[in-house]
Amino acid sequence: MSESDSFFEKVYVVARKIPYGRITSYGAIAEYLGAKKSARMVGWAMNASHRKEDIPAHRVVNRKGLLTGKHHFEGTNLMQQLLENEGVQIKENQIINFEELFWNPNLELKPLY
DNA sequence: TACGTGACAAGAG
DNA sequence: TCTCTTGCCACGT
Repeated sequence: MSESDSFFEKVYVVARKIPYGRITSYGAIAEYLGAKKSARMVGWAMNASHRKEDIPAHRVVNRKGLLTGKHHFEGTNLMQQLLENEGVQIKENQIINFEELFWNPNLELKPLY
């Protein structure tokens, strides 16, 4: 299968595998893809992917658990509401139990190669 | 064709 | 402990 030819596509694949009620970080995805230093690209990928309905971009936050990408969603609290709807507690744009809900693709997913 | 931008992360000072 | 700088790479203008 060649669903993940480009770095972008790989980001999409990983993002789609984020379990319900769980969250991960840009860096974690980047690291899983073997490009830990390219976390910015993950954010850029999200920017392009959030247009796709099958990409749960709201489950991806920065390493501090901050909803830095909320402004890219419609309205001001759509991203927060989506997460709260999944049982994620948020306060001031930050996920409270971030460490508990953190989903690490490096551990949960099998190696890409 | 070339340069600037971007939802980040980590190291160094 | 906090702030600044650098690295990375694809897309848009």
